Amino acid sequence: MVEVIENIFNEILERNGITKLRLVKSNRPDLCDLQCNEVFKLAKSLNMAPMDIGNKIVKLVNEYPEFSKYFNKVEFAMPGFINITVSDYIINESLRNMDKPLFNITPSNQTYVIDYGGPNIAKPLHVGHLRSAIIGESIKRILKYKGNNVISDVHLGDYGLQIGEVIYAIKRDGIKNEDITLEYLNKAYPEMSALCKVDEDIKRECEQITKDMQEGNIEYNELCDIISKVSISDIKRIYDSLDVSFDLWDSERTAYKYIPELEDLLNKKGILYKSEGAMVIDVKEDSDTKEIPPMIFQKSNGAYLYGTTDMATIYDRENRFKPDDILYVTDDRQAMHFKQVFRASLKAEITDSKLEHLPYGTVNGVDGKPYKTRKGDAPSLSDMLEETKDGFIAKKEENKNMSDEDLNIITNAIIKFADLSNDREKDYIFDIDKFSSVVGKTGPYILYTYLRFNKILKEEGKSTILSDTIYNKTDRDLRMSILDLNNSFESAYTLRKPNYIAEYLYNLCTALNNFYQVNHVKGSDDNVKNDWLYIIELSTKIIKEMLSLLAIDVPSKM
RNA sequence: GCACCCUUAGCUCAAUUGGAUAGAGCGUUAGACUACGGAUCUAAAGGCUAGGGGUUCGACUCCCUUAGGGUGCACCA
Repeated sequence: MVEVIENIFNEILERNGITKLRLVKSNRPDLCDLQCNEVFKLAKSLNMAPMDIGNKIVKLVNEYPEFSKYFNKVEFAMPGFINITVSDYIINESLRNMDKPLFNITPSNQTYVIDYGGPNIAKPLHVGHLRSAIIGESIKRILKYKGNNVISDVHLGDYGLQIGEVIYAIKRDGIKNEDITLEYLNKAYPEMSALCKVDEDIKRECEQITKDMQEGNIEYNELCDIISKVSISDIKRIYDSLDVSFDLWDSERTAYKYIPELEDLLNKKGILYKSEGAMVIDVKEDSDTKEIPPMIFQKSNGAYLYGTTDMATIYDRENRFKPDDILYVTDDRQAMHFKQVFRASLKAEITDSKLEHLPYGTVNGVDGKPYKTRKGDAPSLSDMLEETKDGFIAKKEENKNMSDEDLNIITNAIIKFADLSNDREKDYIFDIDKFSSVVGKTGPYILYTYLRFNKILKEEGKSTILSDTIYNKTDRDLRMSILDLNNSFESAYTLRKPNYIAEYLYNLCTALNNFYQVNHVKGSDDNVKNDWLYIIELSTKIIKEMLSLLAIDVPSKM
């Protein structure tokens, strides 16, 4: 809708020799629907007073022959704004245009690889893994929704020092293969992790095991296989319950076979050199405001680090998929790591793809301090899901009778909406009370609204015709609210930030509930009822599809 | 020590990327149904946008500075 009005507005301006101006949604809905803030700039470039040029534009628009078709009111406001109220016709015409697949969102057809999840197989998933999984899943769905070819990779951490540490513990404790269980890993990894921080000798041994494993030691690789198997079945179970899925279950280990080729290539290019015993790639740039350390390709003891496997993975992805863009959804603390890997990859010319790191904030406790996993005391993801579910059941007597399927859907909605409605780059407070809340700006509010209106459609039927009439203020507000979809979706898409969709959903649901309060579909005249059923159906379709982009499903009832 | 990020209502967060009167939710207080789901809606109270300077017609937004918090700074992932 904004585009249509903007085009007509600018057509009028250009015909009169005035440069194009941008229109935006009004931040004063009490005054108008759209506003133009660029009169000041224009006035400056023409060396005129904003009032003079502004009034001139307003006059020109008002003289447009088809003015009343598109506009209701266009006026100048001091000190230099142009306020536009659009016609009912253009609102309804835009709504009719939305009634098609993708709701009129412009399709795209690029190839993306998105790397998220990234669980470490030495330890179970804890709350810290929640964000990568659900933010990544949502971004993936948003990219796909627009028509892109999207390949997702969980990219397990399965061949680094953490495995060496666990293998050390297995050997030390004399654990038999069949006794390597999830419970054992839960205990062994945190213990070893802490031990290596205080005991240099043990740490060195773990490093040696890691290196030997990487170099093909059969026993260690078999143990690694077992650890993977045990761990992955648990990881899959939790991802399944979160409705998070991947096309590829590649890992650090997968990338190992490409390291020799990569190393060869780097040597040919002459960008690999020895420094302090390690093989490194220099990634400094003149414009740096701080010292960027070189990327370590190979440790001085001969082992490889995750920078190397990440590079080898890029090398592999380029050959396999020729992606336009590779996205990484990780903790923001890894920003430096990705900067190094991206620069090194660019320097080595191993890919033509754009490389994007999409960081998210740290998971904090209620006290505002970061969750630390070193003691292994961070709550596990599955415990947290259970706790949220119990919290929801306790809200209402009737909830006890809900089907398990619906309960799981709602639990997911609670957690995902709470997380995804936050700006992903900001730190995140892990607060179980907040998660259990079902009032206000929450997943259940959206689901409730959806079900409430869906029931009207079920009882009153649907409508295929929308007239040009709007009946009252809440009705108009609702229609305007629906029309924000394109803008919100594009923000979410280009910035890779699902919170724009969450925000849109919340605003749409508020508009729907406001509408509900004063308008009664049942018992209205047929022409009015048909119009309302039309916009209600459009709204519910949008809600359902936008929720699916947040990986949230709708329950049968609640 | 150096670099980057953050600080907005009691709490959790917005503010269309420099626009008009800084908005929501929670919590608090006062209200609203003989009608489609009250897990709803209406209203009130709550702000010197951490402090101080500057740029601009116009600043939460940009620049400088002070204070407080976070993160990163080569062989962990």
